[in-house]
Amino acid sequence: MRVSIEKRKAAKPSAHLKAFADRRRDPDTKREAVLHTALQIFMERGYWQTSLNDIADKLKITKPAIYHYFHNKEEIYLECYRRGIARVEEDLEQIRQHRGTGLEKVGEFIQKYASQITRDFGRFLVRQDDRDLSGTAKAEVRRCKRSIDHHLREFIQQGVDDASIRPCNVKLAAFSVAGAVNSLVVWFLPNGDLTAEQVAAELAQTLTQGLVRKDR
Amino acid sequence: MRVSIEKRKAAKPSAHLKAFADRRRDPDTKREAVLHTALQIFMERGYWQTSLNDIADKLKITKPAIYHYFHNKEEIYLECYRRGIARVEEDLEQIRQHRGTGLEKVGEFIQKYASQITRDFGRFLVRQDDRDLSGTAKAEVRRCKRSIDHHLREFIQQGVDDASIRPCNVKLAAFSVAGAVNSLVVWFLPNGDLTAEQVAAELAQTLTQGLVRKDR
Amino acid sequence: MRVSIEKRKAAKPSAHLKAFADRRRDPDTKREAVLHTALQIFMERGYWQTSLNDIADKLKITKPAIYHYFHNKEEIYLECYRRGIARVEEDLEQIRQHRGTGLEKVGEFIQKYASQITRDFGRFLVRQDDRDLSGTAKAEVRRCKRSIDHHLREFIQQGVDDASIRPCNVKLAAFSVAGAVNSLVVWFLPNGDLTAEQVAAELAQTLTQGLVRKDR
Amino acid sequence: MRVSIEKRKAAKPSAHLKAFADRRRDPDTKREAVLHTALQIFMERGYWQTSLNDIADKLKITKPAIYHYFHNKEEIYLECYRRGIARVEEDLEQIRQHRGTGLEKVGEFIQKYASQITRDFGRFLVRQDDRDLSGTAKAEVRRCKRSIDHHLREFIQQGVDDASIRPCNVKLAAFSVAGAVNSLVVWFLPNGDLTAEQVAAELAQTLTQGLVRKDR
DNA sequence: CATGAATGAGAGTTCATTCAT
DNA sequence: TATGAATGAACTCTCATTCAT
Repeated sequence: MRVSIEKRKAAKPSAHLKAFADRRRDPDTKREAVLHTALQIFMERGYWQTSLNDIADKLKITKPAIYHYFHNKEEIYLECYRRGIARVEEDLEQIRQHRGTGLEKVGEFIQKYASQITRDFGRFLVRQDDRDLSGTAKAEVRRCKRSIDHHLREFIQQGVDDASIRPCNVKLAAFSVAGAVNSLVVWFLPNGDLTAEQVAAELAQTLTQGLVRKDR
Repeated sequence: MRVSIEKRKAAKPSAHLKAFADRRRDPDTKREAVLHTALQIFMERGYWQTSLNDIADKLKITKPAIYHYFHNKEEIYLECYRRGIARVEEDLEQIRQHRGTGLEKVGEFIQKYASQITRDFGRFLVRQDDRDLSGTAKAEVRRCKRSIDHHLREFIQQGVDDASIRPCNVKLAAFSVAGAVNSLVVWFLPNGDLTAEQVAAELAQTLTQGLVRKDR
Repeated sequence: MRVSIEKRKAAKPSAHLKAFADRRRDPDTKREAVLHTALQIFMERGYWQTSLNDIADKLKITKPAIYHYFHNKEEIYLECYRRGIARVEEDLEQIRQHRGTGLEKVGEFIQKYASQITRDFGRFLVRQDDRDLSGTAKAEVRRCKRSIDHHLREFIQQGVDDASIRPCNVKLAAFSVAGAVNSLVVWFLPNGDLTAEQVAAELAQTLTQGLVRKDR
Repeated sequence: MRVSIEKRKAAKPSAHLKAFADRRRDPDTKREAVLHTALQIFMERGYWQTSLNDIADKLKITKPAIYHYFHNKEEIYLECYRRGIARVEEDLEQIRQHRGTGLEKVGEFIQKYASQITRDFGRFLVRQDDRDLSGTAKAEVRRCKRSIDHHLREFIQQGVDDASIRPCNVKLAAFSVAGAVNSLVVWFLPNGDLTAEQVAAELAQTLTQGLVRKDR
């Protein structure tokens, strides 16, 4: 049975904005508030057009207060990446441990991946440009992204091996699938008439069956 | 017989860097040099990490000299977008006027679009974030991008109508195709073992035939 | 008995230059220091020849520190105008509420106005060119200046009505009076042999009695 | 008999803008065109808000062309001052050689001075801020302005001596008169219902007779 | 005589970050 | 813990001025 993604997200978006209202409160909550607020503004305007003041203003705190929770601006950014990656990686591990054909795993990937990247940190992961990061941070993120890609290739390769998937250029197929799903981020609106899951299902159909009509 | 895309681009990349060697030289060449140099650095580092000084330094001119050819930094950026868009739009018009099934047109789209976005301004078009642009410029670019999408949908819809394409959610299919092709920008290297055309052909195959193996 | 205007201004000019000595100090004092320092340099060199660095250097702070107290350079300039205008407007209101002939009010105007425009923000008000301001700021200042003019005309008109002043072109008379007093700014030195009040008295005499000798 | 000031100025304002239309033309004419165009923009926007490009654009020439007629921007500015001063000085010399009482000379001064400063370079002379000039130029202009003031004082002193003028503080009286007339620049519109001469006459009346009504 | 190109110097402004409280 | 103040470094953009043509 399918659960609408809207149900899962407990906290209202404005909840984070009140994290600093009380004098005493769990510092983790506050850190979380900074992170989510930053995420939101990063997504709206982009990293470079977001100043720490924008974030502080939205949280109604002062700029230096942010430095209690993060060492610098980039760390906030990097953390957003990490969250996005972590969630996808969990899913990947689950899929991997499933028994089933490669094709089924690819289908699952599309489902789960689509579900992630239409939400907060997942959206971030896809939309944000990792050239914004510097040095080691950039390397880390790219390594993780590559790892995701390799997992997908693994599933496809398995499909080719178990004959559930047509023989093909695995690398290219992986990018096609990922690219097609990623495009969701650009146009999919969570409040539209279709849920992310429904869209993912359709997408899986399109990608596995292809466009061509074969019944004639 | 297919011609490698590397053959077409006449000027060596370093040619632009010498455009400012002579005091007198046709200004269009210099404008072009600024544009291509900017393009390159924008692609390497991103817009906000690129300062006008970076561009000027690479061209061995001074910063204000750039202002002879462009009104401001954003104009350079916007022009990069426009170039990318223009080339794609030309191709689209050609495809549109072809006779052939919708499926064939989609195939052509993949071919031509892939060829564009693996080169200079095409790469830019896909990789750069249009949130960087402000106001009218952003609106213009988004309008154009949407127009490209609509063309693709038109082809797909035609395919559905002429029964060359399976009935499907046209909007979603269009995004899948575009998304899959766009992913080339991230990983395709023009100097690799495959040409963009070869990759595009494979991609078209994957997308039209689907992943699933049907012969059994 | 008359009190010299020099007695009133408590703070020595150099006091402002020390406002930034302590890290903690009431921010109003610092804002005031910026304003007065700016005023002084504006008067010496003019607005456009004054850079924010000039102001910062004099205060021994850095340029961006100024932005803690003012949004931009023009705001400082505008505030100088506002101060000058405000002080004159207070005086005008007082005069207005006096009982007395129109001629007496004009005399009072000359006294008070002269006293204002020979001091800090009053000097500024007269000497500075409001074309320097842009848009709304310019409009605001001009409106206020016009208001001052209208008050003066009102006094003169009242004088004509109550027969204390010769029938005359009121508008022109108002400008003459204001113009004559304004000229103080150009030549009057507060440390000279006459106080501003003495000069104002003489000026009132000249303007009300005229130059011509009538006793013969 | 009075001559309207509008009759005297032969060339239409736009005439200067065509001085550069012909290939060959008297260089003095062109220099004059630059000067008058600069004057106009200086008066509209002020010196610092006027760039050489503004002037060049209006004349439809290029910026460096201006350097054929003037060494630098300030020279243009200075020349505007000089013109304004020169015209006033001519008038002063004429008045000086008249026979008549001091009061009559003051009246004449008001007439002639008013007429000058309501026109082109005269307006400039009064409105522009000589702090804009640097070094020697500033000194020169100030010397000339002082000279004008001294002439006026001379007339007044003569009037006091010949008993046509009430005994008074001569310096102060001179500034009053000049200040009152100068104020014309701020509000007098050449196309209004009164000519400059009519206004000057009224002004002379006001200043010589005073505001007070003495017939009772 | 006139131009297009180029420059050096400097302007105002922004912002991540740190310090002292 | 959190703040207001301050800074240094950077950026875009402007402009008077000078060359070379």
